[in-house]
Amino acid sequence: MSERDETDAFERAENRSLSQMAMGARGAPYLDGLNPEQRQAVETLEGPVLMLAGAGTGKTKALTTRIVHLLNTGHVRPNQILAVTFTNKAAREMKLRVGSLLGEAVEGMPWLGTFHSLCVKILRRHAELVGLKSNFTILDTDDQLRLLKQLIRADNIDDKKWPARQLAGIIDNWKNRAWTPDKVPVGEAAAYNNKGVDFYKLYQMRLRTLNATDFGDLLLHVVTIFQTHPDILRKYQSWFRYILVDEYQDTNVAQYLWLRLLASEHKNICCVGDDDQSIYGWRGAEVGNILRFEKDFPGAHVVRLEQNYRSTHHILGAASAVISGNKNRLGKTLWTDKKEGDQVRLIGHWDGEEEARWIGEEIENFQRGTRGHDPMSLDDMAILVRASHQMRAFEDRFLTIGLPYRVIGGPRFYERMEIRDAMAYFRVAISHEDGLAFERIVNTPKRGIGDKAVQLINQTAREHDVSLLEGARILVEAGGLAAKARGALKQLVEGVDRWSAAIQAGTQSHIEIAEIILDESGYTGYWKNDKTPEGPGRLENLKELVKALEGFENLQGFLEHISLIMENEQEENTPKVTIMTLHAAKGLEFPAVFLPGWEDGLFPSQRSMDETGQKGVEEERRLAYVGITRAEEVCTISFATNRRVYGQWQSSMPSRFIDELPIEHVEVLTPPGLHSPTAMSSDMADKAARADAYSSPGWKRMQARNAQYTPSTEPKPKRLIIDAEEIPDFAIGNRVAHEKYGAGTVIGVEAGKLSIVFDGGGAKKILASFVTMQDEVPF
DNA sequence: AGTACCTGCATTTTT
DNA sequence: TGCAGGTACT
Repeated sequence: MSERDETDAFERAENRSLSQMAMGARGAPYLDGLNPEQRQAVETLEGPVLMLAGAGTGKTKALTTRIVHLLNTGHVRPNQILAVTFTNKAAREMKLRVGSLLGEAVEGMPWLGTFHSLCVKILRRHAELVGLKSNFTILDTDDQLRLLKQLIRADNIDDKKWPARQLAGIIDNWKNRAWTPDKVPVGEAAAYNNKGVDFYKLYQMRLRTLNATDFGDLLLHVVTIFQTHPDILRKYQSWFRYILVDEYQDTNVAQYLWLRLLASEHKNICCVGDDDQSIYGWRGAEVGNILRFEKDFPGAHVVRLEQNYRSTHHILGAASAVISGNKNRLGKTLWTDKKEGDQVRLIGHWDGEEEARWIGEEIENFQRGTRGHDPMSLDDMAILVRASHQMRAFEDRFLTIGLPYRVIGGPRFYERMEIRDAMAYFRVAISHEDGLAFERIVNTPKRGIGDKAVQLINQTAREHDVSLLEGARILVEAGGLAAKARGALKQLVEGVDRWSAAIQAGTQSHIEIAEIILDESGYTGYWKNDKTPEGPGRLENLKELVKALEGFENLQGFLEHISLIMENEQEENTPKVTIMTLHAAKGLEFPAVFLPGWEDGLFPSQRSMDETGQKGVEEERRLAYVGITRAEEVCTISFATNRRVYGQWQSSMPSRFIDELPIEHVEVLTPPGLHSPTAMSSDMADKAARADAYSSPGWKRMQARNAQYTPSTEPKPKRLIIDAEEIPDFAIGNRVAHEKYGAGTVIGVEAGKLSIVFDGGGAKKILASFVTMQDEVPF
């Protein structure tokens, strides 16, 4: 501890409350490792606190220490703290760190979890208030979509023209804003061909009949209960004496209301977040929540964590400069006492494949330690892309050079077909109302119950106003259906009865019951007989599923777990480069980070800009900020002039965010083959070999489209010149030559970029460094 | 029921 | 380009 810190600590001690002093007497070694701001965030226990934690400033440390401090000072018991995160991963980590800080086994914190898991817990206790039974099932996105599709088709609407996905998006959006069907504002009436609200109502009714909720409902139902039952709200308000919220900038309106309702009495709420890392606006997150905190909670203590422990000076400088381009920020000035380190490296490439090849080589260089750094493990390096289709180029390249990689963000365990099938069996056994699950398994494995039979079951169920399972039972007893289908259905219904009875009886373990269900239903047998290459893997997954049951009390607990949790990660021992999206990278850090594809249209994404304009650009800029701040030692940004998108070649300008990188923090690297004459010629030979790709019809169309494109007249800010080499001054009318497109005439000039009409047809905007001046027309 | 062909489409994603 | 979803045929 420095002398100044000691003085600070001494001065603080004089202002301490009695309880704090008593605590001090007992000692609080966990406070020692905190900087003054973190310490303030930890020690300001009463009243609203906003902890503005910049990237890499130790917010998890502060948050977990705060919990420990609450417990250690005797302010509260572990089960009276409400600590909310967005992901299960974050919740797990927090639990782990609180435990290790306490150093002793303390009873777990039952109310530390995700918004969704906490809401499930609350909702199970009061389900009847929103027309559900407490054993309700939670539908995932797929079930939700199938249900909506049914409703749409039942209404004779062309689901091609009006896709279920769109409706699902609209409804999700409304739920994110805490709008129940009766509260959807009139301004939204036009949604989904004027039928959005009607379908929303219908959908909610269907969910109730199915005794089911979707993810949005979990929040919305609890908010509704809190709003309509003050007595219940009061109980929770007084029970949760202290509230902590992680990633507050990601909260949507429903989550915000939920928190505000719970905190409105004692206002002991501590929200942690970073407005600069708000990147989920497109799924309902409201940056406004964090920007408004001080208004929502007057007298709030705002603590800024600005000392960054992650990145070197240049990386931080570059990130700060980029994010400063956003308006509407609370504003933070990150600093570090780390060494200067490497500048952010910037490099332009001819096309996406070359970019991938170069990054592959760089990774090998870092691995060998030939880049002025100690040798790095592949685990220390990551490639962060804007959109997942960018990953392909890297996978292709890494496969050919045999570089081990891992892609984060593939399909989740519980999204796999066999897992969902198995879970549907469990769901039917637990909740007979779960018609979606029943429909899923009724002919899985194939038992000769086709579309016709399912229709008949549906019809019967509707006539008698009962669940599908009961409808099936009636149909069987009435002797409907072809004999074969009837027999199979009878067997299934009896099976379900038997399984539920076994669950009720409780004489067998839920694991045994699960095995019985999968066995008697013929589901495991079905995969055993499967001859496709996936068969064995699916059986393996089913085994894993059953094994996973061991960690749970009963099947219902397990179902809840699996529907709320992604069970994705399996630790592997061989070091691998990580490839993932920028979104998935939030919260992570790597010694070396590659940020490819910084081209306007790709990043910032055209779609984002088209749909939300300036707001969209700002969110993209925050994404850029998140990307740069993932890097500890080396950050390499790159772009490609040409890229194949959906099979079409497309050329684009470097990202506008590149212009925003301050020159003093950037080192511009030279693309291979652009300077040395020998390399140049071999590179050109390579290009020539691939030139036929450019004579495709798609390419011609692309050129034609580009010809119609009018360049923006908006003045561009200072542009970083990519190539330090002397670039001749081009003027309109100049004749130029380009490696690939051949000869052309300059028709427009703006900061480093030229609009050129090529003799071979087509016009393009091209970086001046990629063309050479022709003194004379060569032919 | 299984397949072969066609069409349309294509950010970011947790729960 | 490559996929998912649907249709039409065997």
